[in-house]
Amino acid sequence: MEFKTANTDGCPAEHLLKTLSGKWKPQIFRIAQEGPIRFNLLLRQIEGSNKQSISVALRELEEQELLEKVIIKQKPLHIEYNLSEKGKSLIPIFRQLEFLSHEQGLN
Amino acid sequence: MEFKTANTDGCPAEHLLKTLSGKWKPQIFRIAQEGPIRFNLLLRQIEGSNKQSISVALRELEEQELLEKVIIKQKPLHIEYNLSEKGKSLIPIFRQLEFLSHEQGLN
DNA sequence: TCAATTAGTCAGAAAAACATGACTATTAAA
DNA sequence: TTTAATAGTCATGTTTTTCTGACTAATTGA
Repeated sequence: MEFKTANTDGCPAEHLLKTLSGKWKPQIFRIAQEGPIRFNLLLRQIEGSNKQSISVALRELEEQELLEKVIIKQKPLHIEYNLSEKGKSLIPIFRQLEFLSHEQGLN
Repeated sequence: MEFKTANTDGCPAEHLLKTLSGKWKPQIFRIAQEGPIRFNLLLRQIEGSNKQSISVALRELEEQELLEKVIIKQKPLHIEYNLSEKGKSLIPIFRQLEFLSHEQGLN
């Protein structure tokens, strides 16, 4: 392992792009816009995914402070992840990406 | 090799994000906003890059129709790549990514 | 008590991405 | 004529990412 942080000098957009485009992150982000998300639910909702990747994605999104982990200490004690304020601030750009993707047929 | 095209169904933003975040693509895109770009110039301009990766990035950006390859058949015959209309349509979102990256300290 | 669910971790394998060095073909300058 | 530049390709190897299956530990329902 060399450096965890690549040189994104001279290109401020690069880091943010990487942040958002990690494996399953766009899907998770999209689902999180609709409400709190949970590990096992994502695993079922996102077909083709696997626990390891979901786990990594959630951890990284949390580290990046786009998601907040909440331990619900009620009856059947479980864990939720919610979009943070920082996370919410990305909704418009995410919407725009979806819009462009449609409009321009960038697929 | 299985499938070149991953399933980005159910997440329109995903494809666009991948498109923009491939190796060296943000840098290339940024430089291309300033004018025509060329293979060997990129190679020197982007430190840490290598011919193979630049080659792949240019080819893919061309396939995605964000760049247009132009063969300049003049005196010292060479090749240029220009942002296409589709490519130009992404400038605003790219700017916004740069802006957010600064504003929100998303690094 | 036994099985299931939740939310993961860990080691190892497989696949994909990336880098390196050698090579090509054309043109131009020294 | 030899050297350098342009714009790459190709084979190979290394590194990184992703997937798989086994496992854990707490709680719950039958």
